[in-house]
Amino acid sequence: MELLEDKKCLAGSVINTLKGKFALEILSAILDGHLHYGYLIRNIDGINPRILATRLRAFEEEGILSRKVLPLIPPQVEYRLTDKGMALYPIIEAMRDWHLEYN
Amino acid sequence: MELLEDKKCLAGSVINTLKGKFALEILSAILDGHLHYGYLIRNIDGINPRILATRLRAFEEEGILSRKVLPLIPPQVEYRLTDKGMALYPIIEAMRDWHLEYN
DNA sequence: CGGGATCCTGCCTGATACTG
DNA sequence: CAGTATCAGGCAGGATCCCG
Repeated sequence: MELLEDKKCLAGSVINTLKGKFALEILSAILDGHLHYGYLIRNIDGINPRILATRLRAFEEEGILSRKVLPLIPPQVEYRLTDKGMALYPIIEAMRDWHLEYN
Repeated sequence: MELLEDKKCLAGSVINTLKGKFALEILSAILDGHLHYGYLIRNIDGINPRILATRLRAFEEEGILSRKVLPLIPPQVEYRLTDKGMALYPIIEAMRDWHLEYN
């Protein structure tokens, strides 16, 4: 059962990262070059500030993305994917392909 | 935002399949050739009958695995992955690789 | 503008007992 | 053996409101 334990825990960390509500929407938007909180809160349908903040903070703590406050008036915050975050892209693509082939 | 909508919903179906508690453990065990309910309930640490049944039923409804009752005494039930279920394997591997590289 | 603090709700889950 | 039924608990998420 070693292989089982192995695969489960390790793959589970990706699932934990992506299973939260709007997690994929947020990451996809940022992947598409929409880096600002304002864009995300206005364009992700049904999201609310608490959830957006929760996801962004979790992503930041996991090293998936970085947060940068721009010294502008009005204030603006920019989120960029790290290499670790970028590396999620092929996984998301693979999941999308699986859905397209089998659903 | 079309690409965003696209990626989100479609990849989301995989996340929904895998995010349930013990989902990865169950699929990994079956991938490793452990097809029987009895094995799963005895070897997956911390699982209980209700959760195992819930996951197995969900997987079956999604076409991830098939259920076969063996006419034995004592009764025995065998779960096998369908092609659709097998196709999850590379995705789980990719998630595992991501974890190994970045965590 | 970009959040944090609160309160409330529902679903997921845990634990057991029971059955064909 | 392979589940189902039932009940209780906890945590994720929805809805506001407020603040630097």
